[in-house]
Amino acid sequence: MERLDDPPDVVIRRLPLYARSLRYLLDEGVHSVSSQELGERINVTAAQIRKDLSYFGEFGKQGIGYDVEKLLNHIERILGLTQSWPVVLVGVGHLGQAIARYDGFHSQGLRIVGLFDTDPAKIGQEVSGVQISDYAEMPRVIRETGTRLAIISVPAADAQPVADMLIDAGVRAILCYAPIILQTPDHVWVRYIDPVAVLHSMTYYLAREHVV
Amino acid sequence: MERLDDPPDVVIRRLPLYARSLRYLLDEGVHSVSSQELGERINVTAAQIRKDLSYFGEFGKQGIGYDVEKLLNHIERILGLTQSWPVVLVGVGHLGQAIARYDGFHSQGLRIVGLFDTDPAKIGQEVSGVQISDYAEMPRVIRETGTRLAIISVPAADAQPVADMLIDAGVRAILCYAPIILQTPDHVWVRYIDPVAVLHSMTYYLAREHVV
DNA sequence: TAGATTGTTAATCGATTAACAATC
DNA sequence: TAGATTGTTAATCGATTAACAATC
Repeated sequence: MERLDDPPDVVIRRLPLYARSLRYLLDEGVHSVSSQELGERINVTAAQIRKDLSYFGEFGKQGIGYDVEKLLNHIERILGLTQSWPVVLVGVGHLGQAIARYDGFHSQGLRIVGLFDTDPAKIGQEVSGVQISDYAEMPRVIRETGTRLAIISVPAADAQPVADMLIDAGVRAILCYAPIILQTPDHVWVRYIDPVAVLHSMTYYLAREHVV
Repeated sequence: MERLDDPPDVVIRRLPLYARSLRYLLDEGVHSVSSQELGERINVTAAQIRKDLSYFGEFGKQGIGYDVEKLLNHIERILGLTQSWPVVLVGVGHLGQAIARYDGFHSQGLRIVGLFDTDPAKIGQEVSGVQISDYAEMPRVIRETGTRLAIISVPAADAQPVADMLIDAGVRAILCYAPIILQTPDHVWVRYIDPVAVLHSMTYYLAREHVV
């Protein structure tokens, strides 16, 4: 019995966590896992995992659970991770460099094909084997590489015009580290990484706690 | 008429975004804003903003809207941002250094009081005016400064033991950059920053799009 | 006063959980 | 076979939105 509703975005956001946990299990030499066991590792209920997976098919065996490698392969195929995705990164400050250098990026189907900055002192330098270029090169690089995924790590004031340029050049999904909400057309996916906002939401609870 | 239900966590997570938007408005010299206008800036409905704020009191005027400075002050008080929060950071690699150096941290009520690493080559060095210390110093620094907030930017394999040490020493809230779900007691707040997972959730949609 | 916008209630929408027949 | 665990449905829970009286 297949159910093929459009999976909600919350489900899509959890799939990468399932995939990662399965990768760890595979590394540990575990071959089979139940929704219960997987759930305990990532603090999600067993029912939720089964429900989430049911949007995409039937991957388990009653009485047994899931074959770790098979389920991982299924999820990676669902997420489009059987191919490697070219990514451009705009803003090569401390943070941008840390991202470009991060191994977890390269090892997980993400391939940085362009680094861009406005600082003339940075242009021409290499980070992780990729040369830093001027913004003027962005459209060409994006088109030539067919890149649809971009990371913005420029100061807040520059983020909107940078996003506009990227979208103009063909980018369809943006991960934005700048502390600002981008205005973008409907066909572009935008997600934010906002550590300060996250910390500020935790200070709410700390401020209310009994101080020890 | 006051309603004093416990505000849901989703609401608490949005408050920092409202606060930030109000700070930008204040900088722009805007004195008054409606829920409609504020909502357009951050892609949230006007009704949601009014509902969210209603958990904490009545801050607007019918027919007028909200006084930007007053509302900002209210939200900062709610979030506990009238005080500065000491934070320790564990793992001073490229990412940890970028975080420690980030101005948006210091300017927003977050004060790094300790940097920790295991690398003997790093211990003793300074980043942003704070010395890097060995893990052995963690409990002392956390206790002496009364720190309850920590950032983990160590490799995945080290994150759980680091979290255990931090919690033992009195930390109550953790922002974790390591790609692993931490197992922690109920009284500790944990949030994750996981760019690879976020990008992987976007490749899902890109893989399904008509390629241009 | 007339127009605008709040704060709040009720309606709607959507996501999570519980429960269980199917079946390995 | 007996025990375990899936996939799915229905029930529950919670969050968002619409609507409007109150009122600046």
